[in-house]
Amino acid sequence: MSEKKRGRPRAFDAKVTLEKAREVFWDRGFAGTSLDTLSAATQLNRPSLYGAFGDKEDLYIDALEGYRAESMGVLADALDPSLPLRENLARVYQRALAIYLHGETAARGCFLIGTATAEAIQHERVREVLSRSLDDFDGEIEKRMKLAIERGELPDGSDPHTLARLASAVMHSLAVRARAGDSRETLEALAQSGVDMICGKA
Amino acid sequence: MSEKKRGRPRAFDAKVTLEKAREVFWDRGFAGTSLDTLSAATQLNRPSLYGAFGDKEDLYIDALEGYRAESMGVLADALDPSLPLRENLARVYQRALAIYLHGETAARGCFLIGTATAEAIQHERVREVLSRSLDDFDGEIEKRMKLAIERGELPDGSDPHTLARLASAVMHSLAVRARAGDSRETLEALAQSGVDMICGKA
DNA sequence: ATTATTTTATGCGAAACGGTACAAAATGAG
DNA sequence: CTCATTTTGTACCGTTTCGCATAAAATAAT
Repeated sequence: MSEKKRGRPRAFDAKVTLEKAREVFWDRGFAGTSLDTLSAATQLNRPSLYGAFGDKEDLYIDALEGYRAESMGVLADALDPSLPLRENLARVYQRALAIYLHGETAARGCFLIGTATAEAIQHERVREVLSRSLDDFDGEIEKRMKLAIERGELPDGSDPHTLARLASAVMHSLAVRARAGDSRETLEALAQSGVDMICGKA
Repeated sequence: MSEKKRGRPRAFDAKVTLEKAREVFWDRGFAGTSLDTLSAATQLNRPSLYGAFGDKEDLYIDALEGYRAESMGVLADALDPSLPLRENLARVYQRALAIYLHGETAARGCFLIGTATAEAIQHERVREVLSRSLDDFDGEIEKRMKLAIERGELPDGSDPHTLARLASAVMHSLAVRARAGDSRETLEALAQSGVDMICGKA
C-alpha cells in the first residue's frame, strides 16, 4: 500500500488538507473561494496545492466527493436494519442536522446542496457529482423502504420509490433551511414531521 | 406618478435591465458573475449599472427581491381559493416547474434556492432575503391549509403548520433536483407524490 | 442662451485572480 | 558520494476584477 517514494516527502497529509479546503468551500462556495484563501487555510502554498490536487475545480470536486462518500457512510450507519424504520429515519435526520448546524458564523447546511447547486449550471462535473449524490441517497433510503415493506413496517401497497423521494425531500428542505438560518428547534420539528409523514403519526 | 426629471433621461428601462441581470445571476450565481458579464447582458456600461442599482451586491439583492415578489404573485394565483386544495397544490408545483425548467443550457431550478443559498453564509443580506422568502412561501401555503381545514378538505386534527412545511419541502426538493438535472417526468412524479401526501392518494 | 442636473461613455487604476517558472531543499537509488 | 526525483517556497506572469474619475451628452429650469 504505502511504498516509499523517490523524491522529497510531502510535509502534509492530503486527507487533512482536503478537509480544510472543504471547510472553506463550505462557507464561501466554489466561485467565492480564492486560491489564496485555500492556501492560507491549508497552510500550503499554491504550487503544492496545485501539485497535489490539480486546479481549483479539481480540488473542489475532490472535496465534494469526499463529503459524498462520508455522507453515505453516515447514512448507512443511521439506517442500521436492526432498528425500526421510524428510528432509522429519525437517526438520519438527526445526524444530518448535527452536520448542518456545525457552522461557526451561521449554520452551513449541506455542503453539496448549499454550494454545488449554485455551480451546477456552469460546471458540468459539479452537476454530475450533485446528481449522483442525490441519486445515491435516494437509492439507499429506497432500499430501506423496501425492507420495511417486506417486514410489514409500512402499509401494504406502499411504494418504496415514492416514499424514499418524499423522505429525501424533507432532507433537502432541512439542508436549505439550515443554511437560511432556521433554528435548531424549527429544523427538528420538520424532521419529526418527516418521520411521521413516512411512518405515520406515533 | 411619472414627473419629468431634470437631467438627461435614462436610455433604458430599469425593470427590463433587472430582469436581464437576473438571468445572468441565475445561471452563474452571485460570485460567479462579473460586472463585465452583467454589463454585456444588460447592454449598460458599468457606471450606468452602478448609478442605477449600486454595487454588485445591491443589484443581486434587487434581482432576488424581484424574483421573490413575482413568485409570491404566482403562488397567490395558483392558490385560487375557489379551487379545491388538491388542484391548488398541483398548480403550485406545476407553475414552479415551468419556471425551474426554463433554462437554456440545463434546467436552472429556483433562483433563490439555487444561488442565494450559496451566498447565505458570507452575505447576511442575502441570507435575510432567502429566509424571508422561505417564510413568506410557508405562510401563504399555511393560510390555504387553514382554509382547507375549515372547509373540511383535510382530516380533522390536521396541523396546518406542519402540512405547509411538508408541502414546502417538496417544493425545495423540486428546486434542487431541477438544477441537478432531473428530468421533467421525474420532477412531475415527485410533485404528484407531494400532492398525494398532503391530500391523500386520489 | 445660460445654468443646473442627470445620464452616458471612455478609460483608468489598484487590487485580486488563477496558474506557473524556477531554484532550493529533501529524500531514495546506484 | 553523486545523481535522479519529488516537494517546497518565492516570485512572477498576464488577466480579470470591481469601482470610480472625468468629461461629453442630453434634458429641464431660469
